[in-house]
Amino acid sequence: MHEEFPTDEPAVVTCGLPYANGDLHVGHLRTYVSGDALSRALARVGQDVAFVCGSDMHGTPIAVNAAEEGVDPESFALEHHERIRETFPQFNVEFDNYGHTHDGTNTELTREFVRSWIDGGHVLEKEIRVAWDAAADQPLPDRFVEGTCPYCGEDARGDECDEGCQRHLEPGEIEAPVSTITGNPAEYRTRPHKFLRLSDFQAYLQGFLDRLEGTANAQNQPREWIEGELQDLCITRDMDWGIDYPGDAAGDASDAPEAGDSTETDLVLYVWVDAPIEYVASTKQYSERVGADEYDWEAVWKNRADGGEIIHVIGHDIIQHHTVFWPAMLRGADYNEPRAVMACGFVNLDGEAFSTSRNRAVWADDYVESGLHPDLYRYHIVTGSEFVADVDFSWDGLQERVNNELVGTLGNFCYRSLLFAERNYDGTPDAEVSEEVREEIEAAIEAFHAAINDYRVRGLGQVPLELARFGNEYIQRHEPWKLTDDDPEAATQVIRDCVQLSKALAVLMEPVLPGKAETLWNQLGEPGSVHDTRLEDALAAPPDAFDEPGELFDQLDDGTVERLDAQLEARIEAAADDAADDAAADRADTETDDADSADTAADAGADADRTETETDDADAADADTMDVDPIANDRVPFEEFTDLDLRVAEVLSADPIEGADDLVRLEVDLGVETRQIVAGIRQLHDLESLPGTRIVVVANLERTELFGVESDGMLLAAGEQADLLTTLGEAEPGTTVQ
RNA sequence: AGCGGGAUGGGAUAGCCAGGAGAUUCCGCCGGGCUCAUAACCCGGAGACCGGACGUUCAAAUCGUCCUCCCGCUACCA
Repeated sequence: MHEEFPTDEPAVVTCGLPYANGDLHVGHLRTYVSGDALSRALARVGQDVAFVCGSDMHGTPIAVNAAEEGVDPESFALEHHERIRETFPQFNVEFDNYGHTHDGTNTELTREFVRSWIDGGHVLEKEIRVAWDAAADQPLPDRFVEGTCPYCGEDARGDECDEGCQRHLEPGEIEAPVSTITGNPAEYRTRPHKFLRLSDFQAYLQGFLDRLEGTANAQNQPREWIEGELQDLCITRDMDWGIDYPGDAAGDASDAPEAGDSTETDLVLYVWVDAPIEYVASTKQYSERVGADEYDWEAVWKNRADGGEIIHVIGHDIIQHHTVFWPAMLRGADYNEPRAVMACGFVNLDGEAFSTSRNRAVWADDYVESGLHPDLYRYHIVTGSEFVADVDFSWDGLQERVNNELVGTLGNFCYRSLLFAERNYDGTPDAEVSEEVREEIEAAIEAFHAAINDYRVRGLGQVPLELARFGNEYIQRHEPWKLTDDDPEAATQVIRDCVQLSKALAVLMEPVLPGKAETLWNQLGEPGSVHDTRLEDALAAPPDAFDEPGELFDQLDDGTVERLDAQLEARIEAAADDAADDAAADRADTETDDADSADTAADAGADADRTETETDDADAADADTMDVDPIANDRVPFEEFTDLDLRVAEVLSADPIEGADDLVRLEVDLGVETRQIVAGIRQLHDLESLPGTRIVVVANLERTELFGVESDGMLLAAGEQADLLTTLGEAEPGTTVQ
């Protein structure tokens, strides 16, 4: 489908936008280092390429955190933006442009996108229920509300179920909502919002995924999302931090006169709208800085006929946004589609997940302060595993890779070669490169090309190591130190080959080890910059003379590793102590605070405890069935109980819902009327035997729709097996349960 | 429940898409060599019947089916 790199069209490599809400850790950096390496590699093979990114400045977490600190969101985000921006060079991650989503370029471009969607008829308005803080009299978009995930029951915040199933939550979905502003239970109010009609792009997206390159997970994972009818994406939020929805500014005179302080009634765009557009905006800024002759952003993004090569490098947690929402957004605005999405796995810390809340993390600053060269981290993280797989970071692991591979193999070969050459020949000995070595270098170049075209950044790091391995073998096999006296000509040949191999290594290692490549390049006495080389330069003759080289890599000694480990341990423990204190405080809070969240907090605590401390009890009880949940501490007033309208009902029919695994559509007789109720009991009951059964239902539960079927009420059942509540006597359908 | 990914010598990994001499690399273990090199480098050896079971094939770690276990994802709330 696509031609191989390098192509005639310009390319752009982007990385997922860091959120301007905190610092980067070595897990985040995997994406940026990988993107940087890929972009450098593309340049080495002669591809015209830009590497861009920017900070994600909007969204409710920033608004929430800024409010907590008592500063305005803009300066809050800008401060983090600067910190993040300054972090990248410390890891040799060099963006051609690094902007942010709040700048003029992105704001303008985002509005253009949205206007295109409006013009194209892809935007519709719907009235939806949004969480509302009655006390503060304001809407509660996304992270301004916390509650329970409607899908998995875990604690969730805002637009995602961060603790549980990780689902994207649309506004209004979260249950038992609580305002993060006042801590009060939130209510729901109906508000008008704008939606992007994703279903318009259903067929297009199917084809898009067939064409998409990159990693397999990015291509396969979205398949099921686009199989069913795509839900409309709510693209607006009730808040004032963000980019204003452009429709209002243009037309609705009724809304706000221009004065500006209309506060909470303003609609801004959902953060996931303007965030990816920053990819375009940042490219545009780069283009404007260097001139369109040098790099033309429109050729990449806009010219559909022979568009450029758009490559997104992301973490696999945001595949959905990049393979469904984003291509639809681009398509709707008549922009080019991505050629490739590369989604990497997570970085674990000593085998366990990072936890920023528990401070179980190695922050970018920690690494910088360790004094270790950034290229060591780069090599470790890029070659530590296949891109799609998770990779482990530990100081031990780093030490092993560094000492064995970078010091022992790569550094040692270059050092012994150049040192020998300098001592005996004052530089490159006078001879032609042997056929064997030339072929070896050519094979490495070939492997390098293959790695790029397969989107395997790992290969970019492996290729130079393999060539160095060959080098060590080669020099050992020929033992030039024995030949200098016996057979000077043969010695000259061998060393000439080794110097050439070193030069090839400098070129080939540049993407993953840019700093060390530069050092090696300079040791060879090369004029120019290794960052401007092409792969072919690996075969060109090095300068005749160069100075005595230094050691390319230093050993990472045990003392340093122990110190770094101890430092990490100490911090995890300190954080654990804090967390224990917090948890205790939380428990105290919830006892006196609102009843709703106390329930969930207590449950979560009980679950966690159970796995660790109550195993004995579990054994004593009927172990393979279940534990009995502790009785809830919180007493509810009788009035609250009477709010529930419980009734006896008789099942009239029970039919499975097509396409669902668990859901059953029940018709029940409530005495005064017949109701339709949906329940997830398909796997647990023989549906044919249900009609005639008397059950108990909550008759005044809010209506909802499950799998497209309306459910008007809820049946009551006990335990995992959904043992149905029924009546002992002859209570007629419709009888109130009290 | 479905989908995606994974299960390979003591540990960590490659190979599987394009099936063919009992399998890569790093660590660890045993033995040897070399001494230009950062106790680095090179060579040799022990050690896995490639999660389990069927099947396709002259031939399977590699293809197919089923199963077990792990991880991730998804619009099903009794």
